[in-house]
Amino acid sequence: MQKRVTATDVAELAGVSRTTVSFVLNNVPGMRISEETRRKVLEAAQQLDYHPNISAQRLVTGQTRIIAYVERQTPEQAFSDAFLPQVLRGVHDAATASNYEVLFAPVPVENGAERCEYLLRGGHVDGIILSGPRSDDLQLRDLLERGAPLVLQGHWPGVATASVDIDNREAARMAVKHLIGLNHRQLGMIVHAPLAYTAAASRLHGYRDIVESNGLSVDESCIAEADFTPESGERAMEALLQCDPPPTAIFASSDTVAIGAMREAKRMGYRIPEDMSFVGFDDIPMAVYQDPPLTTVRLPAYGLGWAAADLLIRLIAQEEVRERNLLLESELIIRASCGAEL
Amino acid sequence: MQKRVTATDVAELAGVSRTTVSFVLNNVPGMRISEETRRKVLEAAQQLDYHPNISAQRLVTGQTRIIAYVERQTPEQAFSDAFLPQVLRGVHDAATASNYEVLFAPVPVENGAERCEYLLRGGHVDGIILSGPRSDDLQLRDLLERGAPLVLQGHWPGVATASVDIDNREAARMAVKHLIGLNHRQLGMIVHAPLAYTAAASRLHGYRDIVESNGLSVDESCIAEADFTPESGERAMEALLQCDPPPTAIFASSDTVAIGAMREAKRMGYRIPEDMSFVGFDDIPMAVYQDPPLTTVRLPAYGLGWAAADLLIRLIAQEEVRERNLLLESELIIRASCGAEL
DNA sequence: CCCGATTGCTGACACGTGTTAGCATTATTA
DNA sequence: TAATAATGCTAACACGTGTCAGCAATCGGG
Repeated sequence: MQKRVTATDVAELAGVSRTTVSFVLNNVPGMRISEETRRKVLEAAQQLDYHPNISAQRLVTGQTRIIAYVERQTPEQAFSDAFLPQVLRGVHDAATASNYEVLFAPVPVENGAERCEYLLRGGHVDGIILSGPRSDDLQLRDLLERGAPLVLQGHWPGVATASVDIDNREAARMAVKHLIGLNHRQLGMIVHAPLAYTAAASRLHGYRDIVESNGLSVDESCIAEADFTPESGERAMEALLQCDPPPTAIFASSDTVAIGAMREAKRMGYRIPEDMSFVGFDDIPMAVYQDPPLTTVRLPAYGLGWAAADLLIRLIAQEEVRERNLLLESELIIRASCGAEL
Repeated sequence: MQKRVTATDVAELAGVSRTTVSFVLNNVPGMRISEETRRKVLEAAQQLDYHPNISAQRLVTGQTRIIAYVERQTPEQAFSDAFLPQVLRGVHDAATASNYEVLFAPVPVENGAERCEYLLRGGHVDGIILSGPRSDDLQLRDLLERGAPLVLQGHWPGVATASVDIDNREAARMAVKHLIGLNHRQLGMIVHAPLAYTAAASRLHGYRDIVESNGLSVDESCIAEADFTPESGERAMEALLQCDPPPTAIFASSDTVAIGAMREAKRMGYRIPEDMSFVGFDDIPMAVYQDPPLTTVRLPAYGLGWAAADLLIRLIAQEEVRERNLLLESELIIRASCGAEL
């Protein structure tokens, strides 16, 4: 490993001062540099294959130009997170566009705040995108209220922090409207997670909105709760089949859960979509490869990542941000699982 | 945003020199510090909530304690990479265990080497894990030959670089043996990617090994090539069904492709596993939710990430590493798609 | 009582960069 | 011609830390 090439080396080769090298390479505005000198510096830098030392730059500017993507999930949840690649890619692309880099920082659920504190205070990163928040963390609340540059991926009612999410309630309405439009009147819902998860609660709200606005009454026994996994979807489906009469259409608020539910329904002899229709939520890559392919709400995963990073970077730059709580559009993807004309 | 707390502040509060603070907080061996002083320093640090500035540490030590995970794939490939969460988690956990952090750096396929060069020379990171290599990149070869701290996730014949992979050939053998053991004699294979991808070539080798060692001849028309996607799997299956007689068992060297192939076989009226058996490769999360669930070779995704990071960190530390080319164990996961007793 | 060893601590330099204030030199104006 | 302005460049400080060489005070032994 040869010695590092520093700006001083470039300066010597070009026959100018190190200051001049800095001015030329950073295109500092207002500094008058002759074309001749500029050329010499650039040539010297190229010849020596000079790369400025980023740690030194960070030390002196006080900015790291790194943002952290902090994922706050259990390993099991994380492993089956089909969206991470897309979200992360969105984060990265937005970051790169503003000359930022991305630190990947999953964190044990219990000490998320400590880790964020460490990253920010130690000067590891300029800001944080926090995914998978749970609203019961006081330490984290502290951090937010002290004005840490932080964007939530998701939504956290009652805490005034920047966030990026989809309109879960409206998206759920869209899904349920589709079922109603296909003349289903006996509806059931499988909520994909405990209602402490705000996304789950919102999607249930959307379901109620549409059922009620169509003059139908919400049968509470036709609402079952799952717990993220396909297995929990199977059990939830089992419960729904006890309803009398059983629902003819199911809205499951995540595809993963929907897939479990479909398996159970098939096992019990129901044909899909002839006897029972299904709409999921997320549009995970495997949704289209179900038998039958699953109608679902597409989550703009890449866009969520992109928007979160973009918003965070604006906050870091102290830009005046008009809307600190973004809601992205989602889209109903109609497939064969509810028998609509394609 | 209040002023940064520096080691000097801690020193003043504790009534000692900054040097002493450094010695205490870093537990520098050989430095005799009285218990009294040590206590005062630790208290002061705690009271001020001191976090050392990592950029300054990096500048002076010349180490960043960051490794980059460089993903060199097209966005389409990356989006459907069901393993990224697990691999990345493995990388992160191993990194954290050695007090390293992880930079996520996907990179356009065409200028991977430039980006690696930038990351290393600019002092962004101490080393790189490179995933998704293609063997036709000369620039990258240069980088490797100059001894850059780099671990390949995968295998690159003819280039002496550190790497972590599974034994693709042996894993494929395992899969095909299973089919032979179920008394199949008419075998077909769908290679999941062009043979320029070394993993694809190795898996095909494994297939040939077992077919031949069982005294069967490899019918070249019963080998079809796909291109990563399920659609390409459908087309490949279409081709295999032209064989006379058609195969009774298919080894598809990725689950994604296998799923497409199964769909096509079902469409043509074949029952699985009664009329035709399938074995995939990867054990993606959706494999178990196929109808029927797919028998496949499980890739130790987390372990690959972990091992890659661990190896890289040893290389960075100039440790004497016995084996620079690791092969991890994979495992045959038997499900219903080939009719074996469960 | 003196000398060397040990203990506990500190001063000063180095890391590589951004940036401000200012210094020659040349061009422009009165 | 002298005063002023513009041009092109540089010296010097700052960022916050790790660490080496060395200094004062205390201790132990003869």
